[in-house]
Amino acid sequence: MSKTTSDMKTAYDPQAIEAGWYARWEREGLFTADAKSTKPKYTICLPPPNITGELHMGHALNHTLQDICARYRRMAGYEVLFLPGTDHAAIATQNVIEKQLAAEGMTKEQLGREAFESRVAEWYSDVGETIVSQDRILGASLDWTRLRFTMDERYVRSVLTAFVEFYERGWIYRAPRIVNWCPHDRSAISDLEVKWQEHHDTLYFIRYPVEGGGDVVIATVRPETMLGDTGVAVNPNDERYQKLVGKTAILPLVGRRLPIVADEAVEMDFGTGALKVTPGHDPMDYDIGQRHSLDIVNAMNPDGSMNVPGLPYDGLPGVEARKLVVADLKAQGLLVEEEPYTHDVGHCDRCDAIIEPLVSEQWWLRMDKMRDKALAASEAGKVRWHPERYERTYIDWLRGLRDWNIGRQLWLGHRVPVYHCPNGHKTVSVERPRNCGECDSSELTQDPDVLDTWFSSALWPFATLGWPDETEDLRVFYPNDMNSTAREIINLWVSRMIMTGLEFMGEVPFVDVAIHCQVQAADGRRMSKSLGTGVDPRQLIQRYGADAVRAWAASVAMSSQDVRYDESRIEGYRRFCNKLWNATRLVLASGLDGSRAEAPEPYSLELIEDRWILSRLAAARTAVTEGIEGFTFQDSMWAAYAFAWNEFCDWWLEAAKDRLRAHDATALGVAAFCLENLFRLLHPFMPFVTEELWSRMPGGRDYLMRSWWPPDLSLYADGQAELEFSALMDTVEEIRSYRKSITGAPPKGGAVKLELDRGPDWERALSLLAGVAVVHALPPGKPLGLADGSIVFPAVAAADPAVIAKKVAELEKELERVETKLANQEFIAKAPPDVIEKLRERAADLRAAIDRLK
RNA sequence: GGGCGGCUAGCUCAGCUGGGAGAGCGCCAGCUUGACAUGCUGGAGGUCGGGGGUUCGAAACCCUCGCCGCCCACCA
Repeated sequence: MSKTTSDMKTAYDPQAIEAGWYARWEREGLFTADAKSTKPKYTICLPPPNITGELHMGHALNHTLQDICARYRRMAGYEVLFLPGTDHAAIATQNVIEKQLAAEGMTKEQLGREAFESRVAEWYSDVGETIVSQDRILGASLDWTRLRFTMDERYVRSVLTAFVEFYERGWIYRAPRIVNWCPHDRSAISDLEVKWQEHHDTLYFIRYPVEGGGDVVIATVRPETMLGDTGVAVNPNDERYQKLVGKTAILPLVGRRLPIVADEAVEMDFGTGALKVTPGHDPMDYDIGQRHSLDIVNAMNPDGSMNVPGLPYDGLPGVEARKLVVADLKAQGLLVEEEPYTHDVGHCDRCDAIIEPLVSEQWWLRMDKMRDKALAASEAGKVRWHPERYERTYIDWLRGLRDWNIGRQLWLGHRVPVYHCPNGHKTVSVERPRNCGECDSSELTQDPDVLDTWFSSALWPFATLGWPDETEDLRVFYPNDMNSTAREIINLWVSRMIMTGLEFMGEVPFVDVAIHCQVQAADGRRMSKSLGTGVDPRQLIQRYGADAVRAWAASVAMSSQDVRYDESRIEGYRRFCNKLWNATRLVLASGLDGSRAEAPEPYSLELIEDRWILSRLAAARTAVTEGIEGFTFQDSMWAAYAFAWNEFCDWWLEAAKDRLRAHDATALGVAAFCLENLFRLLHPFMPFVTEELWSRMPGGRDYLMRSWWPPDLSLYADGQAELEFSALMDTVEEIRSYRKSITGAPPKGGAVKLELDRGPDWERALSLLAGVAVVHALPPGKPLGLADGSIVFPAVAAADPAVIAKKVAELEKELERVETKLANQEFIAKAPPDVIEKLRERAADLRAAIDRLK
């Protein structure tokens, strides 16, 4: 499929070039993993995007990283499974649909459950398609034959099986506890789904009379919750209140008798040091209540309104109740003081409603055993984190882990596979049972709760491969090799995959965890659709090409800090594509053909530039490979970029142009060898342009994507050539600099006399690159000093004294610095000899250069 | 309240185990040189957040302060 250069435009056009390749790769089956392959396997299960909308920059970044790993491993000889999928994201999706309905002036209750579900199904299908198409234009080499969705029948079976297995181990139980209640979603949510926002509220000081005389003043920001008070607590060490402990306070407005207890949790220096205890509506109070056997009063309805029958506040929304309570207290003279107070208030991560802690009967999953296994696995080094520091984030969270509230009271999600009979028995089963397991009743109703969406995500690395069935995929492709995510879901997701993987599969679900950075908007704000700071990856791809977007992603993703979005960097990589395009065009136009594309013999090369560029290629190959394997993709990208542009194009092509025009076989061979290897090295990062250029190289060619990764090239490493060429570059740059700074110096021409005999090849290259003649005797004129000789420009009788003076001054300044250092006895005594030697040489060079100029 | 990350050229960022401050973009000047003006060449621009310390030598290591960001946390 070799093509000619005649149809290569002078400018690279990503739109035109990228269009066809994805379909061709897919048609060839290059994305499809073969479970029967004898190659070593490499597995990545793409973190399933929430099916709540199209993919954003974070996804583009993350999917690119994984695709780099997948493509690299394929080339390196692995059988790669890169499995795609999407997550139903119960609570998030429900909110998206609810918002749409609200915009249409409707609620899901008005719509009805059935219509709501079909609306969701439609949404899933639309968004699913969008997501798939986005991954395609990005070039993600996903195995679409294995596309999964967390609501697929098979996946649902995995989820229910996990529930049943946990239940049978006795780890799932139902109990009333204080939970984070979202009044909007009318569901409990987990601690991790609560986000905290700063609020400016009022701290109210309220007097509670004490039986037998006296009173106690408490402070609260939520006076309405006092209606659910069942105690008052003080710190046992608080001398002010010692006398009160054991007495009883009377709850204003309600009249309830409140035991006054002593508890360490009470901070003496907050407020008055006395705390109203509301076990039904505050997590800390709940714990205090447990310790002192206080009653629990549930003073709130699921919609957040007050549940205080018999009181005037009954049924009022919280805010209204608060106003009324405060007014009543004031009227009775029990409101002692009000002061402004700033604190954090929990909001629902998905709908932003203020979370009301309340006691509710929920499904819980015991985490202690799984936590211990996960900790042990970490200790044994079974999971490697990149960057390493995130391991601590994860371990610290694990250590403080409490039981997981897995039940949700939502319309969307996996229904809890528990069936209740009229006699109060529970039957737990993956398949819907016909009869109650205990009393044989056939009147079974399924538990109304659904599971936390993260419960199903936790099973992703093996449920996607067929678990609980012992499928071939599961046997071959588990464990996965890497998982790549944003740090915000380390605890929500990564930790739970590790725990369930160990529990059900007996092995950690992946070896490497890569945590990529966050992309912020250009102004440093969070990228988000609602803020209007989001950037659509599809638009970027349209403007700059997928390759440019991917190269940018690779160059920022594993940065130690979050990066601000900077479009000029993406544009820079589009120019890089153009550079590759044109460098290839040049080589191809020089008459490269199949017979001339042999790999050069390592020891047969004569010319300095050839030896040098191949040595650089060998170094680039090592750096790119190490970058991918070490999850520092920016190092790979940088190494490939610098090799391609700053070494191959800027120097080698310039030095070899004449030989290429003359169809010199060696030059063509070196050019082809460099380009081919460069295409291989860049392919994981920039698959489209490399595949296209590869296809234009001579010879019958299979897909680059299916080709092999360059083996170690250190046979070409040539330290001597690097030294010599480096001296050559310095001299060329000196000469160019003179040309620009000396009036009358011509753009080409001039005679150089070298002090060292560098040999004819070096001299030829110098002559070519610097546009000078290398001579043994300088023509008349004022010689200008070079580090390695002198130059005389024609028509420049005398160099501009100002320029010379400036140059001398610069050199003298540096010489002074070096000499000061060398004069330092301590430096001479303690610095390593090679450092001293280098400095002495530098001093000598500087002195010589100054002499030549004077 | 704990923990983590960041503060380097006008902007966005590299600088690994301490030995002559870098890139891309932008800016200035010069190039329609037969791959590329999406280019080439030269150049200007930096008290490496502040202050201490360790060291012959610190952008890098230690301490401290200051901002910015994130994660975790049951002080009403």
